[in-house]
Amino acid sequence: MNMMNAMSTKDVGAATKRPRGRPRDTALRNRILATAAELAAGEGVEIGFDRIAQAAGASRTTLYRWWRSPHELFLDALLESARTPPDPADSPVLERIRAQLEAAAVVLVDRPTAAPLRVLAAGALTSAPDADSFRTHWLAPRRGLARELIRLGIDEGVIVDEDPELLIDLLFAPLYHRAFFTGAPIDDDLIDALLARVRR
Amino acid sequence: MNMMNAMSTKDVGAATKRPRGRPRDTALRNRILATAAELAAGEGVEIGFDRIAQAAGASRTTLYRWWRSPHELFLDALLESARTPPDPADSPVLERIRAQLEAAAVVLVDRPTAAPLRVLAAGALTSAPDADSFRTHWLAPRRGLARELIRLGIDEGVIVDEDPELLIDLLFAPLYHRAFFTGAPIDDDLIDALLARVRR
Amino acid sequence: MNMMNAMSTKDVGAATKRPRGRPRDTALRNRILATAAELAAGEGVEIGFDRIAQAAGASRTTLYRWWRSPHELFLDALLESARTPPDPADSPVLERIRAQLEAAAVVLVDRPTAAPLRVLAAGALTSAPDADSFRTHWLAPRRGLARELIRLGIDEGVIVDEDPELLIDLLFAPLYHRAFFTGAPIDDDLIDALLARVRR
Amino acid sequence: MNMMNAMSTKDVGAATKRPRGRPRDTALRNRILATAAELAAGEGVEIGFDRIAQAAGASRTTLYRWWRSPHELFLDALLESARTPPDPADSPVLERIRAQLEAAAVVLVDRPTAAPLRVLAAGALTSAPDADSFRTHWLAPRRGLARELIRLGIDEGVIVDEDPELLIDLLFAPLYHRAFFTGAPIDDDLIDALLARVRR
DNA sequence: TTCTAAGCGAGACGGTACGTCCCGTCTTGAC
DNA sequence: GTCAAGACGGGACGTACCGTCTCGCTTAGAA
Repeated sequence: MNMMNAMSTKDVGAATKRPRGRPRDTALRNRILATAAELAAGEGVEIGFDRIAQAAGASRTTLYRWWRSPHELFLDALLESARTPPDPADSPVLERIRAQLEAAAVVLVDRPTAAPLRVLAAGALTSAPDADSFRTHWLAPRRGLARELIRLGIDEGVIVDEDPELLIDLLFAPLYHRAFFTGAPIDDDLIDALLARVRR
Repeated sequence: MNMMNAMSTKDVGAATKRPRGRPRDTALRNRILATAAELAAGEGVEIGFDRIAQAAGASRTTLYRWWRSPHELFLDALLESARTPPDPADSPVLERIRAQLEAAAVVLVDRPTAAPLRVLAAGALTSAPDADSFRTHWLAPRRGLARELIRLGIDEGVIVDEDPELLIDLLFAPLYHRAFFTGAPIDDDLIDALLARVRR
Repeated sequence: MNMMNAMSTKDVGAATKRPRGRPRDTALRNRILATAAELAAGEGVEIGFDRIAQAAGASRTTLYRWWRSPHELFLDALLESARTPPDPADSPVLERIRAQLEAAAVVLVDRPTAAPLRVLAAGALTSAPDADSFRTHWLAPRRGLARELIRLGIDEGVIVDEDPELLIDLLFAPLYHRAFFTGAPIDDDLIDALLARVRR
Repeated sequence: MNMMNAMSTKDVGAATKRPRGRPRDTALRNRILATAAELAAGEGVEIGFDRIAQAAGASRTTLYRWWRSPHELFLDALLESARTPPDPADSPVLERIRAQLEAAAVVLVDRPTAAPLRVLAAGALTSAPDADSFRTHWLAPRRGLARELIRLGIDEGVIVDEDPELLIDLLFAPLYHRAFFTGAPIDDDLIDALLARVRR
């Protein structure tokens, strides 16, 4: 669903003939995604297509054409903003993990990503399909990367030899918990303390 | 709000004169709370007063009389079911903390509490007032108790001397994260591993 | 229904033993009737037992005990206020008819009667049972008296010999029409003009 | 409010470009108006948007889109059905007045108009704004026409030289009174008798 | 005095309608 | 083929009354 939309005009090769009708307004699409994130940041109220459309100066019909639900739209908005973090492949493993943690902290705190993420998490808490989608498109890729790094660290002997899933939770769960529920600050001290729990 | 409702007949002394009008139907109240929890367990759809009332065989009006929002109702239902965990005051501190963790695990997993808790958490993620309420009525008391135990453990030298807030997050955040998002199992091994991170 | 309530304490003879329980609060009854009329004069909104009870400082239960519907209550209020007009039996017939017309004008215009009357008329327009009740308890007695006088006048030769029902309508309908719908003034000139149409 | 709705497609000239969105469903509009009149004829109960919508197979929302209150809707329904009576402009004045009276009689008695008219009159009796609306949109135009004819008749010397307002009431009030309250028949004899009162 | 019947206020409860808001679908015109 | 405008059915929301009910308190005559 997302892949289809992400790329729309430019394709591989030169052949790509423009389809027949009026071309899609990409500026509009970006405006919609940004507006949705902005709206979600405004907290509180339930956010539906209606409100987003109006705030983005678009027509409700257009939203329905491209996304089947606000959930999908927010997922698009989130993935758009949360560009994959730079992984310094040459650095020591622990540094690479720290980079992951810091990237997660940014995503959890910064405006354009924090808000859609909260909306998606809320959905995941009360709707089974949304929970699946949240796990598949958001959690799984990030946990996958972390798992690789942790396995690497275990092999190198710099990380304690325990269940990687447990270690991932130890590292990331406190970040989510603070961002989502307690509101406590997420800073370097915290990340240091977390890393200390997995270091051998 | 909750305290008012929790106690109904017996009060201090013999004084408590019944108020003038028709007395409140406590059986109905309990049925409503139970039904709400049951409904929330049915997952998925948004739950409103309408649905709860119908399922409980009550009138929507009655719900509005006693709770101002589904959030309040679910908070009541949760606090009703999640009776304060037995704290074995004579045991070693680490055992008492373990008891807290196990109690939390039960609440997070068992039917009558897990469902309302998820609903409340979802609300906290998208509504500032609900977030406040969730923190005040749910998180704060439990973190408070944990904080006391941790301080005790630090004094006794059985727990590492670090910021208690950090230790609380280390212990509890993974439980919430698994219950709320990943769906991974919450068992004794997990609790052992968590405790190991705070033990001196 | 009304007769039962109108007289409550005094009865025929001295025998009338007071019934067993607490006696009815007549001051309250009067206050309710007056308040209802006053409320109806406040125009506009639909008037129900709830509003009347609150305005009269009575309990809704009490209203339900004595009247089955606002319609009955307003009928009581109207009949209470619209004491039977003085009929100068010794005067010429036309003078007696004029007295009836003037009495009707007063009832249609003066506060404590006009408002309940409008409410009852409105009910009569949209509810068959209320229409019956309105005809039986309000219109019929007054038309009956007018009919007698008109027959007398016809016999005496001072009134045109036409269908009394027609003559009654000719005399009274314009009063009702002005009071109820056009809002045009009802004065002696009008009554003179009306009487002129039936005088021989 | 009515004029806007009455005309829909054809306007002056050929210009009238259709507005942008989906066009209004005029068949639905007519069905709603007819159903409302039909329902009102079923007498009795209070009629709200809910009932009308359900009976007409429309959505309540749609009714609220086009009318602000049942009063407005009934006014529309009445004015739609009560097409302006044919005025035989070449006939003698008294004949033209008789035509008006007969038209009024039809409106007051015939199904599709009598019922909405009663509802409107009931509203006028208990609500000041509804009374205004009733006078402005229903009574005023009809009385205006009658006033012209009467003035003409006075000039021609065929009608008594009295206040036209009085004469209008004399002619029409009995019709309304019988239709609304007494239920007595409205026939040619009645109209003859009424006309006799204004003829010179 | 005590008992008993009735009046009265307070307030819970189920129910219905209201007016509003949003959703998802549709039908049209313009680009 | 994309987009805006907007009608339409449907459903939930929060409120306001309605009519019934269960209470406790009061007022009185009767036992």
